[in-house]
Amino acid sequence: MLNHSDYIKLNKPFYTRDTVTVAKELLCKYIFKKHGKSFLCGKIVETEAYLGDEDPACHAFRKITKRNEPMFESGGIAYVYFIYGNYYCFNVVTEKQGIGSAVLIRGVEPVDGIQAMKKNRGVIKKDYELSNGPSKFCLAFNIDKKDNWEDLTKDRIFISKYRKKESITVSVAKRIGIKEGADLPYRYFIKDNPYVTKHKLNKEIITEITL
DNA sequence: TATTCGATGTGCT
DNA sequence: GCACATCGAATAC
Repeated sequence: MLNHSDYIKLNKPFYTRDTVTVAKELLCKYIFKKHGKSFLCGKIVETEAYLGDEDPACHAFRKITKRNEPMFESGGIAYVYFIYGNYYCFNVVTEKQGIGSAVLIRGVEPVDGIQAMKKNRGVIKKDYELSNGPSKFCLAFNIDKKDNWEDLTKDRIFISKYRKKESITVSVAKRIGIKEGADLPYRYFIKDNPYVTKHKLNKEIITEITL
Protein backbone atom coordinates (compact mmCIF):
# COMPACT_ATOMS: atom_id res chain seq x y z
CA MET A 1 0.00 0.00 0.00
CA LEU A 2 1.26 3.47 -0.87
CA ASN A 3 2.28 6.08 1.64
CA HIS A 4 0.21 8.98 0.36
CA SER A 5 2.35 11.59 2.10
CA ASP A 6 5.08 10.78 -0.44
CA TYR A 7 2.88 12.13 -3.26
CA ILE A 8 2.14 15.80 -3.90
CA LYS A 9 -0.97 16.63 -5.96
CA LEU A 10 -0.43 18.80 -9.04
CA ASN A 11 -2.32 22.07 -8.82
CA LYS A 12 -4.16 24.26 -11.30
CA PRO A 13 -1.12 26.29 -12.48
CA PHE A 14 0.63 23.07 -13.59
CA TYR A 15 -2.14 22.40 -16.11
CA THR A 16 -2.79 25.87 -17.49
CA ARG A 17 0.65 26.05 -19.13
CA ASP A 18 1.65 25.33 -22.72
CA THR A 19 0.53 21.86 -23.85
CA VAL A 20 3.89 20.47 -25.00
CA THR A 21 5.45 21.35 -21.65
CA VAL A 22 2.62 19.69 -19.75
CA ALA A 23 2.79 16.58 -21.97
CA LYS A 24 6.50 16.14 -21.21
CA GLU A 25 6.18 16.90 -17.51
CA LEU A 26 3.27 14.49 -17.03
CA LEU A 27 5.74 11.66 -17.63
CA CYS A 28 6.79 9.99 -14.39
CA LYS A 29 3.84 11.54 -12.56
CA TYR A 30 1.30 9.38 -10.74
CA ILE A 31 -2.37 9.26 -11.65
CA PHE A 32 -4.81 8.29 -8.90
CA LYS A 33 -8.46 7.29 -9.17
CA LYS A 34 -10.72 6.64 -6.22
CA HIS A 35 -11.71 2.98 -5.97
CA GLY A 36 -13.90 2.26 -2.95
CA LYS A 37 -11.94 3.18 0.14
CA SER A 38 -8.55 3.18 -1.61
CA PHE A 39 -7.09 4.36 -4.91
CA LEU A 40 -5.91 2.88 -8.15
CA CYS A 41 -2.51 4.37 -8.96
CA GLY A 42 -0.24 4.25 -12.00
CA LYS A 43 2.88 6.01 -13.25
CA ILE A 44 2.33 7.88 -16.52
CA VAL A 45 4.85 6.62 -19.10
CA GLU A 46 3.44 7.81 -22.46
CA THR A 47 1.59 10.98 -23.54
CA GLU A 48 0.60 12.86 -26.70
CA ALA A 49 0.00 16.60 -27.09
CA TYR A 50 -2.94 17.98 -29.12
CA LEU A 51 -2.54 21.66 -29.82
CA GLY A 52 -5.84 23.41 -30.53
CA ASP A 53 -6.38 25.33 -33.78
CA GLU A 54 -2.78 24.90 -35.02
CA ASP A 55 -2.94 21.08 -35.02
CA PRO A 56 -5.09 19.31 -37.67
CA ALA A 57 -5.17 16.09 -35.61
CA CYS A 58 -6.71 17.85 -32.62
CA HIS A 59 -10.43 17.36 -31.97
CA ALA A 60 -10.62 21.09 -31.32
CA PHE A 61 -8.89 22.06 -34.59
CA ARG A 62 -11.96 23.56 -36.25
CA LYS A 63 -14.46 24.82 -33.74
CA ILE A 64 -16.09 24.15 -30.43
CA THR A 65 -18.72 21.37 -30.49
CA LYS A 66 -20.65 19.39 -27.91
CA ARG A 67 -17.94 16.71 -27.91
CA ASN A 68 -14.79 18.83 -27.70
CA GLU A 69 -16.23 21.44 -25.33
CA PRO A 70 -14.11 20.34 -22.31
CA MET A 71 -10.91 20.99 -24.31
CA PHE A 72 -11.73 24.70 -24.39
CA GLU A 73 -12.00 24.96 -20.62
CA SER A 74 -9.20 26.19 -18.41
CA GLY A 75 -6.59 23.43 -17.81
CA GLY A 76 -6.93 20.85 -15.07
CA ILE A 77 -10.07 18.94 -16.03
CA ALA A 78 -10.58 15.62 -17.83
CA TYR A 79 -11.67 15.26 -21.46
CA VAL A 80 -12.89 11.68 -22.02
CA TYR A 81 -14.20 10.69 -25.45
CA PHE A 82 -15.67 7.56 -27.01
CA ILE A 83 -13.80 6.03 -29.96
CA TYR A 84 -14.17 3.17 -32.48
CA GLY A 85 -17.55 2.17 -31.09
CA ASN A 86 -16.06 0.41 -28.07
CA TYR A 87 -13.43 2.40 -26.24
CA TYR A 88 -12.63 5.54 -24.29
CA CYS A 89 -9.58 7.78 -24.22
CA PHE A 90 -8.60 10.00 -21.29
CA ASN A 91 -7.08 13.44 -21.79
CA VAL A 92 -5.80 16.12 -19.45
CA VAL A 93 -7.04 19.55 -20.57
CA THR A 94 -4.32 22.22 -20.73
CA GLU A 95 -3.81 25.96 -21.26
CA LYS A 96 -6.14 28.82 -20.43
CA GLN A 97 -9.83 28.96 -21.21
CA GLY A 98 -10.63 29.34 -24.91
CA ILE A 99 -7.69 27.27 -26.22
CA GLY A 100 -8.88 23.78 -27.27
CA SER A 101 -5.91 21.69 -26.23
CA ALA A 102 -5.18 18.57 -24.17
CA VAL A 103 -2.72 15.78 -23.43
CA LEU A 104 -3.74 12.18 -24.20
CA ILE A 105 -2.60 9.63 -21.62
CA ARG A 106 -1.44 6.64 -23.69
CA GLY A 107 0.44 4.44 -21.26
CA VAL A 108 0.57 3.88 -17.50
CA GLU A 109 2.66 1.56 -15.35
CA PRO A 110 0.48 0.07 -12.58
CA VAL A 111 1.62 1.00 -9.07
CA ASP A 112 -1.23 0.27 -6.65
CA GLY A 113 -4.59 -1.49 -6.87
CA ILE A 114 -3.18 -3.89 -9.44
CA GLN A 115 -5.57 -6.72 -8.57
CA ALA A 116 -8.54 -4.42 -9.22
CA MET A 117 -7.03 -3.35 -12.54
CA LYS A 118 -6.62 -6.98 -13.58
CA LYS A 119 -10.25 -7.61 -12.70
CA ASN A 120 -11.29 -4.62 -14.82
CA ARG A 121 -9.25 -5.84 -17.81
CA GLY A 122 -10.15 -9.54 -17.78
CA VAL A 123 -7.83 -12.16 -19.26
CA ILE A 124 -4.49 -10.87 -20.55
CA LYS A 125 -1.36 -12.78 -21.55
CA LYS A 126 1.37 -10.39 -20.43
CA ASP A 127 1.42 -7.99 -17.50
CA TYR A 128 2.18 -5.01 -19.72
CA GLU A 129 -1.09 -5.52 -21.61
CA LEU A 130 -2.87 -4.23 -18.51
CA SER A 131 -2.37 -0.57 -19.45
CA ASN A 132 -0.01 -0.15 -22.46
CA GLY A 133 -2.49 1.84 -24.55
CA PRO A 134 -4.94 4.72 -24.10
CA SER A 135 -8.09 2.59 -24.00
CA LYS A 136 -6.43 -0.23 -22.05
CA PHE A 137 -5.58 2.34 -19.39
CA CYS A 138 -9.20 3.53 -19.34
CA LEU A 139 -10.46 -0.05 -18.96
CA ALA A 140 -7.98 -0.82 -16.17
CA PHE A 141 -8.91 2.37 -14.29
CA ASN A 142 -12.65 2.07 -15.08
CA ILE A 143 -12.65 5.45 -16.82
CA ASP A 144 -15.56 6.25 -19.16
CA LYS A 145 -17.88 9.11 -20.13
CA LYS A 146 -18.94 9.64 -16.52
CA ASP A 147 -15.42 10.95 -15.92
CA ASN A 148 -15.62 13.59 -18.68
CA TRP A 149 -15.30 17.12 -17.19
CA GLU A 150 -13.85 15.71 -13.93
CA ASP A 151 -11.91 18.35 -11.97
CA LEU A 152 -8.38 16.99 -11.51
CA THR A 153 -7.65 19.28 -8.59
CA LYS A 154 -10.31 17.47 -6.54
CA ASP A 155 -9.92 14.00 -5.02
CA ARG A 156 -11.77 11.55 -7.29
CA ILE A 157 -9.20 11.62 -10.11
CA PHE A 158 -5.93 13.53 -9.71
CA ILE A 159 -2.25 13.44 -10.63
CA SER A 160 0.66 13.75 -8.20
CA LYS A 161 4.40 14.05 -8.32
CA TYR A 162 6.60 11.86 -6.16
CA ARG A 163 8.41 13.63 -3.36
CA LYS A 164 11.81 12.59 -4.70
CA LYS A 165 12.82 13.67 -8.20
CA GLU A 166 13.22 10.76 -10.61
CA SER A 167 15.51 11.31 -13.58
CA ILE A 168 14.27 9.77 -16.84
CA THR A 169 15.16 9.69 -20.50
CA VAL A 170 12.26 10.81 -22.66
CA SER A 171 11.86 9.67 -26.26
CA VAL A 172 10.07 11.96 -28.69
CA ALA A 173 8.23 10.52 -31.69
CA LYS A 174 5.27 10.85 -34.05
CA ARG A 175 1.77 10.34 -32.72
CA ILE A 176 -0.13 7.08 -33.30
CA GLY A 177 -3.39 6.36 -35.09
CA ILE A 178 -3.89 9.67 -36.91
CA LYS A 179 -3.56 10.84 -40.53
CA GLU A 180 -3.82 14.61 -40.28
CA GLY A 181 -0.76 16.08 -38.60
CA ALA A 182 0.85 12.64 -38.55
CA ASP A 183 4.39 13.96 -38.94
CA LEU A 184 4.32 16.21 -35.90
CA PRO A 185 6.60 14.98 -33.06
CA TYR A 186 4.15 15.31 -30.21
CA ARG A 187 4.38 11.87 -28.61
CA TYR A 188 6.52 11.52 -25.51
CA PHE A 189 7.39 8.38 -23.61
CA ILE A 190 9.82 7.02 -21.05
CA LYS A 191 12.54 5.20 -22.96
CA ASP A 192 12.42 1.40 -22.71
CA ASN A 193 9.40 1.28 -20.40
CA PRO A 194 7.29 -1.84 -21.16
CA TYR A 195 3.99 0.00 -20.56
CA VAL A 196 4.55 2.22 -23.61
CA THR A 197 2.41 1.25 -26.61
CA LYS A 198 4.16 -1.41 -28.67
CA HIS A 199 4.36 -0.12 -32.19
CA LYS A 200 6.92 -0.03 -34.97
CA LEU A 201 6.89 3.76 -34.73
CA ASN A 202 8.81 3.33 -31.48
CA LYS A 203 11.84 2.75 -33.70
CA GLU A 204 11.34 6.12 -35.35
CA ILE A 205 12.51 8.13 -32.41
CA ILE A 206 13.26 11.69 -33.38
CA THR A 207 15.15 12.88 -30.33
CA GLU A 208 15.78 12.04 -26.72
CA ILE A 209 15.74 14.49 -23.83
CA THR A 210 16.42 14.14 -20.13
CA LEU A 211 13.94 15.52 -17.62
C1' DT B 1 7.14 -11.90 -34.94
C1' DA B 2 4.70 -8.84 -38.15
C1' DT B 3 0.78 -7.46 -40.44
C1' DT B 4 -4.16 -7.42 -41.53
C1' DC B 5 -8.82 -6.97 -40.30
C1' DG B 6 -13.52 -6.91 -38.00
C1' DA B 7 -16.29 -4.93 -34.34
C1' DT B 8 -18.53 -1.01 -32.79
C1' DG B 9 -21.14 3.97 -32.36
C1' DT B 10 -20.57 8.82 -32.65
C1' DG B 11 -19.71 13.15 -35.03
C1' DC B 12 -18.49 15.29 -38.91
C1' DT B 13 -14.98 16.76 -43.86
C1' DG C 1 -21.65 7.85 -45.82
C1' DC C 2 -17.26 7.66 -43.85
C1' DA C 3 -13.48 8.55 -40.86
C1' DC C 4 -11.98 7.80 -36.30
C1' DA C 5 -6.19 9.90 -30.77
C1' DT C 6 -8.30 1.32 -30.56
C1' DC C 7 -8.14 -3.48 -29.31
C1' DG C 8 -7.50 -8.23 -29.90
C1' DA C 9 -8.01 -12.21 -32.80
C1' DA C 10 -6.67 -14.20 -37.12
C1' DT C 11 -3.56 -14.72 -40.63
C1' DA C 12 0.81 -14.90 -42.94
C1' DC C 13 5.50 -16.05 -42.82
